[in-house]
Amino acid sequence: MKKVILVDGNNLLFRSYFATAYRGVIMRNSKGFPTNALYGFLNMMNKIIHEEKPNYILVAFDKGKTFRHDKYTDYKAGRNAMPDDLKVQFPKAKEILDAMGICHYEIDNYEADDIIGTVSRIVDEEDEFIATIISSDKDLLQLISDEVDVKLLKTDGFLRMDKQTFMEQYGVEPIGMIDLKALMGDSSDNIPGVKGIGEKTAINLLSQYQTLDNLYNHIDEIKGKTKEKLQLDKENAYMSYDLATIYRKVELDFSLEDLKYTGINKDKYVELLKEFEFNSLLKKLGDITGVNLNITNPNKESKEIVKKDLVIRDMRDFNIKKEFSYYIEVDGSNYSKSNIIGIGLYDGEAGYYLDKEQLENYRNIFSSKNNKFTYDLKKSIFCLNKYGIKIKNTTFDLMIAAYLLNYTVKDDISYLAKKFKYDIELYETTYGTDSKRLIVEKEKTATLCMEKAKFIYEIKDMMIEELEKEEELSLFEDIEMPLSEVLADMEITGVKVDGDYLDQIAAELKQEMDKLTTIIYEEAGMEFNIMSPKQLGDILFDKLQIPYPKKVKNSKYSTSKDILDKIIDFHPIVKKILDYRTINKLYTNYAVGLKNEIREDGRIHTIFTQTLTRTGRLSSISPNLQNIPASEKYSKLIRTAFIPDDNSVILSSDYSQVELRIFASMSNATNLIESFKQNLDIHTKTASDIFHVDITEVTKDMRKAAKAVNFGILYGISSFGLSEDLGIDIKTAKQFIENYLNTYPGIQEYMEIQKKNAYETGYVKTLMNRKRIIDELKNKNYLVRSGGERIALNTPIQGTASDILKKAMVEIYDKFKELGLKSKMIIQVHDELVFNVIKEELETVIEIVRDIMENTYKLEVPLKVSIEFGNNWYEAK
DNA sequence: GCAATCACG
DNA sequence: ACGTACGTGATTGCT
Repeated sequence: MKKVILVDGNNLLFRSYFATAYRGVIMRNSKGFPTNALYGFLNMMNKIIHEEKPNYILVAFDKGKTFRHDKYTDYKAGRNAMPDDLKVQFPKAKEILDAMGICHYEIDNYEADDIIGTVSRIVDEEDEFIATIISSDKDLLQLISDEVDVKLLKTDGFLRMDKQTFMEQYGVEPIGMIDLKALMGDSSDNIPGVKGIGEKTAINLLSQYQTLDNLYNHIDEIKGKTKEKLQLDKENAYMSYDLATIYRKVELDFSLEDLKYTGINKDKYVELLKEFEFNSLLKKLGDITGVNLNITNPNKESKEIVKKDLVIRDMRDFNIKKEFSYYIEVDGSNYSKSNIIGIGLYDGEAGYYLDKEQLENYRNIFSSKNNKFTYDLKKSIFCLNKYGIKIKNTTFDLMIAAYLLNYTVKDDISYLAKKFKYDIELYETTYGTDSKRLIVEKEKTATLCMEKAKFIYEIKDMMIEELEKEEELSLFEDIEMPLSEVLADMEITGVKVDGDYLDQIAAELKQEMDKLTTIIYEEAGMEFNIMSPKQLGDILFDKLQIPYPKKVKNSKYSTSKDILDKIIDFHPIVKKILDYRTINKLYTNYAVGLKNEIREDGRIHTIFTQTLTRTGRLSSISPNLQNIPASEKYSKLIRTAFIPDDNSVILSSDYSQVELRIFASMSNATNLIESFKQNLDIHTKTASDIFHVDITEVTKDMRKAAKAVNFGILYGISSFGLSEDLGIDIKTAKQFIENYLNTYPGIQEYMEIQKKNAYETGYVKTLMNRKRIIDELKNKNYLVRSGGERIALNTPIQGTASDILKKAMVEIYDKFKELGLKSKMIIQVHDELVFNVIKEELETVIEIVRDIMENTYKLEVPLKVSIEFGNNWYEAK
């Protein structure tokens, strides 16, 4: 998809001028030439380029009196003439655009609006293009379509309006903006509208009658003063309609392709900045700072600067054959939505700084054969991929190494550096937060990046040694490091999601919620915030006098699901509340939440966090694709939205009962192992064993109980927990557990040994030697300690399951690559892999995935996967 | 910024 | 007698 940005140039310059002009006092250069509008304009253009990353861009300007003046002499009357101090800045603005490689256009007798309207019409008709219009003029909102949105300039930033947000606000299609103006008029353009009708009434009328024509056709249905006003000003309304209509058929002598953004002509640009004396902008470019960061000019002398103990050399002196470390700095907390600022390099002797502007000239250093070291390889692959750069031979990722060695790992390397006495300013201190970004000089960025790279380089050997000592080197080199590349590929690929479908679902859910809200207010006898646990608790347990089923803690009522389940029969409102919560979750978190995460390529690109969980599992953020509804009732609703690419299917392959199989294997519980070998339904078999009945005699309830015990065992069961889960009394629960442990001898002993080992060493390990230190075991508090014991029992199981799937992922990825398959792994959900599979490759993929997942690691029990595929994630379940 | 709630394995 | 199952992330209300 090609994106074109359409800027209302007049609008932008006007705004910039009046924003900073105070009683005629404005910013000028030393020659007295006014520059205030240019300054704002330039900053705005840079911001647009930075935020929108357009492939194509056009800035449109007004020229001459427009055809509208002919029709209506008062058009734009009442406006003051353009101040001369603004007028003279227009030609200079166009020079700046030329230097920036941005197209601009004007044509006699038309306004910028008409040019933009025409281009956006062409975009609507073309398949390849989408557009964003930038202006503060709401008039342009009429151009919004499926392919075109508008970024409205506000005093405090941008407001993006697309078709959906427009309709939410105005209740009519964007084209209805014209009808709206016809009624309410526009004082700034001196469009009269209907006298006495403002925005509120206009929106009201149109939401009922949609168009101006239809409104006047049904004029008799309207009552009172409004009717009179409408009848009186009918002519004005229609003339206003014409005036407000943007002309979309201007004869243009260029095509969309001609609008290509060609990038900056630095020399020209710098020259203009100097003329206007925009020194802060020059400084940002890095041209007049101390360090020579500018490699575009090969005639400049290479300098070497020593800063603290960091030797800095010019990029031109970089030796491509040496090992080196690199650190990529990006401009946001979520790398997948951010841009590279610059890259610090360190080769053991000196630091080098590669600014993003120069990246293009040094692509080859990342694909060279020598070993490279970094912090967050996955991020690095993702970010450089945007420039089409492939990283090869990064053999050491400090982030992963530190994670395996039980350091707390953050995105910001400086936290780790601090632990090793490297004092590097925190990212947030330098760059601020996403909501409050600070302006940073190139030199500072350069120094910080190089210091970070130096830290990586110098800590590397120690880390490797440490990994070796912990016997985690193979886990590091053979699983986590290659996995990083696999995950990067999954994140880059993303998953296709049907946004229209999600919109439709959202609308349905919204309706459902409104209905429930009415009923709940009625039942409660008053209105309140259903989502507020505090207010809800007061309504249920005080106002409605429903008995609270548990001990009241801290004089607070809990309104969690398990509490509400217990009082569901006391009052009809309870069920409605539970329903409301479920629907609300589906609406906010899934229907709306996921829709908002769809990028311009129609896909969702999650980040799989590789260095967060204490067990070795991955996590998934922005959005979380590992908690998409899977329940019988709602999985279809949401999972249908996850769709394959062309000529493909979604395929899902999941391990059945991995954790229980791993537990059986590790604890050497012979009966359990035997059941798995016989490929029996494990919960039914367990039920038959602990209730001493034949397999054919096992009831649904018995199986359910057995299943709960099986799960409970994995988590470090307690009779209380089991009784809560099953809704039975503690005594019975206790009996179940005793039966279980008697039925499967060896398990109790195994658990005791695990705990004892954990207490002695202070840590536990998975089958692949992933280590988790458990400080809780040293805690004086009994509760914290028993929590530690449960961690000691569960982590080796959950962690081993994770190890196995990670190993399988690496092997599957390699195999696909080896065979040149186009099918892609796209999601991992702890025991499940989801693929986009090209139809022709279906059989091959099924065979590979099954073989690798089942055989990559040998346990005392066989591993089993079930594979399904279909036209969306739901069908692949 | 934290607590409560609920979605997943 | 204590208070209660492992591992996550997003949203919302409230201080």
